[in-house]
Amino acid sequence: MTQEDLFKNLIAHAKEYGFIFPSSDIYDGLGAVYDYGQNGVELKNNIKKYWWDSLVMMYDNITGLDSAVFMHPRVWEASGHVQAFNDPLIDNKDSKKRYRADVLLEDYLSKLEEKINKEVVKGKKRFGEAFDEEQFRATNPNVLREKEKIGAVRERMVKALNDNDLEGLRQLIVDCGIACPVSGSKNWTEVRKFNLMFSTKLGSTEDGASQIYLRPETAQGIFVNFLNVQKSGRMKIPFGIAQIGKAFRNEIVARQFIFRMREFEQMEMQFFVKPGEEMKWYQYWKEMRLRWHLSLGLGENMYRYHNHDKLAHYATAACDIEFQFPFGFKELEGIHSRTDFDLSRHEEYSGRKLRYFDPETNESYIPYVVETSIGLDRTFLSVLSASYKEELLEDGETRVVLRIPPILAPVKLAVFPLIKKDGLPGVAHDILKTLRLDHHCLYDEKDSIGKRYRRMDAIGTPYCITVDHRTLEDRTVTLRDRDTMLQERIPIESLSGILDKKLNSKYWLEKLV
RNA sequence: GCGGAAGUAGCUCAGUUGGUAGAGCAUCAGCCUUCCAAGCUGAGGGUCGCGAGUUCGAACCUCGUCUUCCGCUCCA
Repeated sequence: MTQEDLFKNLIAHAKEYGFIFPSSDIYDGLGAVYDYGQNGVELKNNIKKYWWDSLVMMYDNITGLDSAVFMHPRVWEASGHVQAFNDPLIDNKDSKKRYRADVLLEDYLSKLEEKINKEVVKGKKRFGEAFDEEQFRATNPNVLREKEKIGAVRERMVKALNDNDLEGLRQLIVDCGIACPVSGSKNWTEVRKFNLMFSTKLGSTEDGASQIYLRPETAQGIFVNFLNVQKSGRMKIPFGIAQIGKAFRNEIVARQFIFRMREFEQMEMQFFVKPGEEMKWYQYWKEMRLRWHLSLGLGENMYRYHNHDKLAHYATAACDIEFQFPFGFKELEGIHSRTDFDLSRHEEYSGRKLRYFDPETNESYIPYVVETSIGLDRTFLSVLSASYKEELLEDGETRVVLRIPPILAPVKLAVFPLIKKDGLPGVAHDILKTLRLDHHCLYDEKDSIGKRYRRMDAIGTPYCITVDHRTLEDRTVTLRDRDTMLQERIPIESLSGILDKKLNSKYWLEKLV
């Protein structure tokens, strides 16, 4: 079976067993929006809790936050999203490829730069040791001609971008004779803008309302609360603020199931450090975050780092932790050294000082930030896709099993009476009554015992407890393991202790600091 | 947003040259059952994606429309 088929089966399985439904299913769905079903919400909550606990609970100097989706419009000017999320896009009609108009122009400009460099190299060859590069650049007519061209194009480009002059951008592309790298044709569409931020109106009357955005990332909620948390929590640098929350992006193309959605959830931790120490902490979190992923036990070969060569203008270092999804290695989490870019910008735009006073050195400074930002829905998909197995058993039968890490499994335990008479259901209910205080349990008495085991395999329930006739004699039950399908006989009284060891996340968390 | 394929029960699909809707699985109820999805009986469930047109009559023919899936940008 191909990876593609397997992925299709996984999507069907996710729907059939209540993990993920298309949004507004009875209205034929809504593009790239999904709902989490009865098992999906449990798995998602468990992932959140495991992430949260591994940071907020395990570190003295990491604390939580839950900021609102709506924020002051100026936040997005300061963060650069208003500018950056207004990309002018243009399509080539022949190749059907879409480009950012400004990127096309930048590429064109760097080609011109290359021409100049070639001239310089030529000059070097010609003049040998007597070559004065500076003078050559200032006097050579070929160089000057290209320089002038670059200057003129750049000036027009900047003006068009600033004036929001889309037709001017298109005209510039035409005038420069830029051709599509794929089709080689100059057959361009209009330039259009796609603002990736969703906007809405705050205020109930049309005229008095102001335009606000649904946040495109959760990080800014942390930055604008930096001082609130630091002061009220008496936090000392270095310290971190963790947050889980929804973010929204009006993606042009959103596909690959829940990998890229228009409404998605992020788990972010912004770690504030002393300037100069950012690389140390960047390395630390890079390593610790991978360790967190590995602790789930989905397989070491499923993860890899991807270091960014091209850095955003504010970043000094950036890498991704990628996961091997059914459609290839893709980003799961990003770790970025963001310098003081965000806090400085908010100082500038808000007019408030966002400084930390260091009591040891009596200095005040804007902290640097190391960010870890993980996609919750992507983590969900990583767990689901790595867990999904279609197995061929020894007896020739097949079973579909979700080998979800037990601490993340939506249902931890199922309790079955072997048959639904002779008082077995009553005993099963008694066991259920105690165990459900600690774990999410299910009870089932319908159909044959084998069928019930398979139903639990299909939603990834790690353990099943079965009450049989022997239970009535010696108060023991069988504990069946999802992965090995083996059973042990256990006294009812020992169940709680044994299951706690297998299912309590504290045994995983202690390995993570 | 553009190009290609498909829409019939919860799922997988039948449905003859146009004649008023079917199977298996699943679900539910009852019976039977001593441990790995397959026993028996019965029940519920479909405006055939939606809207027009042709026709005495459309799941089937024609047109439109919507949705989903596959290829092209971005990135958590």
